[in-house]
Amino acid sequence: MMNTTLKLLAQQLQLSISTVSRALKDHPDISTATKEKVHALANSLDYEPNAYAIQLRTQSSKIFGVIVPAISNLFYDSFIAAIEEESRKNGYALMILQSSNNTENELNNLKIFRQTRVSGVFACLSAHTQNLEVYEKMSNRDIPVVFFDIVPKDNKYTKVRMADERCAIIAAEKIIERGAKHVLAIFGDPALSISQKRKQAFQQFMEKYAPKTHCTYVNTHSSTEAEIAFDKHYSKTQKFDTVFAMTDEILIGVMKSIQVHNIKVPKDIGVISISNGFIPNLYHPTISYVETSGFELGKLAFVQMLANIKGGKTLTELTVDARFVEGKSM
Amino acid sequence: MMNTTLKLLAQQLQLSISTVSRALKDHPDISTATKEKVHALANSLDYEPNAYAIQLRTQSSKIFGVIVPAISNLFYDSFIAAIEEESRKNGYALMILQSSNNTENELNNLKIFRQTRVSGVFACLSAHTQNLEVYEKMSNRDIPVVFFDIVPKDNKYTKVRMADERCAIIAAEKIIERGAKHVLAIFGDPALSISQKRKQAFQQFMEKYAPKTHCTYVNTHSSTEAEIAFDKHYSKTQKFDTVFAMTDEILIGVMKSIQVHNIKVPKDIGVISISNGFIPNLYHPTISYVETSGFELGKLAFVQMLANIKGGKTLTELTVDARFVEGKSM
DNA sequence: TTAATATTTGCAAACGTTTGCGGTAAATTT
DNA sequence: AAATTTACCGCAAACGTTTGCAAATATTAA
Repeated sequence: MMNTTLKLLAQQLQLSISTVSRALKDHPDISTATKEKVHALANSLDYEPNAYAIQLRTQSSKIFGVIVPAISNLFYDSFIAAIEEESRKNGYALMILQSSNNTENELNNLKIFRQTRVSGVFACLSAHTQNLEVYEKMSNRDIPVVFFDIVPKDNKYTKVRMADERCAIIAAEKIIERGAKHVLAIFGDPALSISQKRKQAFQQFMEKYAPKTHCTYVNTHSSTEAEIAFDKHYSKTQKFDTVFAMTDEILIGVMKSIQVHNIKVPKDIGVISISNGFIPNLYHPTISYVETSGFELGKLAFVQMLANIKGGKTLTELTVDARFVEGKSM
Repeated sequence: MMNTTLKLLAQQLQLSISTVSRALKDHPDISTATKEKVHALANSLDYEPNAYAIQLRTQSSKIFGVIVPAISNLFYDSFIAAIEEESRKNGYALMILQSSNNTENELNNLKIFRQTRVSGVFACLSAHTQNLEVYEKMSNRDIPVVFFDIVPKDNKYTKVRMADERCAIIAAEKIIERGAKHVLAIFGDPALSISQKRKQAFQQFMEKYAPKTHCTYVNTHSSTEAEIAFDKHYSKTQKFDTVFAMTDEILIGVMKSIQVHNIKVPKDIGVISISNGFIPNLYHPTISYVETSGFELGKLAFVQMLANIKGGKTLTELTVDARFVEGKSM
């Protein structure tokens, strides 16, 4: 089937292409009579403007690029859901690529985004990306970049992230409230700044406000590692009465071990984690957690992006606040 | 910063645009000397071909569209991961839109895909989409559509899906092997064909090969409903010894109740489900399940798409087979 | 009636590529 | 030395839009 174009419409109506084009977008120059004729034919011929031609002509694409480490992730899921929703409302589409935490993929994805001339990029850095040159290249092309979650340290970038320190501190507060004597606190990959931040904030807070509480700190890279770590410390003579899991992944490992040992929560051991809520609610009793909402982060990122597009630069680091969600585990 | 284009390169090198274009893609007509010169300048000026111009000219976009009910879904996650991986390998990018199980959104998304002139669409129907006209429109535009998971009944479409009946039958087999006397089988939304298929296959198989086994069938719409249903039947005098959960969502509800009642698995009750494996492995003991791999489905869908693009039509319904993954719950 | 203004439409260039075809100069063959 | 082939390269059209400007027509004012 032949593609309907402005040209075709123009021919059939004995009008010029420009008139048809203007009629279709309600340009005041065009008379109501012709407008109606044009619209009628366009509808009956199922005219759909060619996005590429428009973009070529107008040099703007109405597409946002998104880079996430992995789509299959509870947190990024909801982040994506949020910007997808907003994008639709604003007439943008989303192009989502995953880096799989691999710097090379990340570079490749950015290349695609440059070639596609996306209107903007939402980027979450791969775990070990150091070289930010590529992102400079985006800016040189006037493609705004909003970093989220895993963000660069440099302040010249626009970034939104969770209030990592606050999360950790809220958790610490709750642990102190509970009157914990001995805490096992499990954090993620020590190379990641998110782990560092959370651990540092947690540790400082505990030392300052509950110096007598004994804390054991552990770093793990996977839920299996977390399970093993929990198990190892659990078998020791000196038992802990509270466990803190920095992420869902860690919580999963911890809960595995808790189920294996048939530990009573919260009687024997209290549990608290940082999460978006899905995993903590899988268990009985439900796990108390400090909420980090990917959804809200997405909303925030989007307004930043829009601001960036409209009003030039907005070089700020915004954080979305955390709140405690009470389960039955503490 | 000025955008580097073929024109710019041509001017600087005192060559024609066509020569530059050809040099960049190793056309045999161009001498090695000029090729080198062109490549050198292109590199130093960071030339990136304008995708829109190319697409306008060549009428092909190297972008696939994907419609899923929700990105935040363990199953679709892995499906997307698979086609994303394949797409990258084949030089395609992905545009992912979610319908949120809403027919209107679905229509809108398809419109975007048409306007973007995607090379093809992977579509999972919304739960209650009946009218397939829009998809006809895609075909009219020579945009191949590969349906996955929730697919139309009509045989004129290309579709890939899980072997739903097989899944249910494998589960039934295992239940019979276990020597179950009384089974509680929980299925999803009865309006969905996937629920119907699985239930029908399961029921038929049980009636034929284990007529003495008493089965109770329930349909639920959410994990909370599943939890309540499990709870209700558990409190009855006539206890069941095995429970079958058709989806992860249902399994979550079941496990909630099992934890609440502190039921011993598999001693008191055996558990089996259909899943991609993430949720079943959260628990101890791990849950046995019939694996439905979104990842494999994605791979399959992609080869179908490629076949569709290259060799015209392939109007078949392919299914990816299921296999039993043994946990400790049966 | 003529000039001036308002209304409606069309022309043509531009966006950055790709590609069929034709042209020139050098290399090869007769 | 003339004729033919080969190796390179450029011209120009096309893809489907948008948009500044000019042109044509209709309307109003003088």
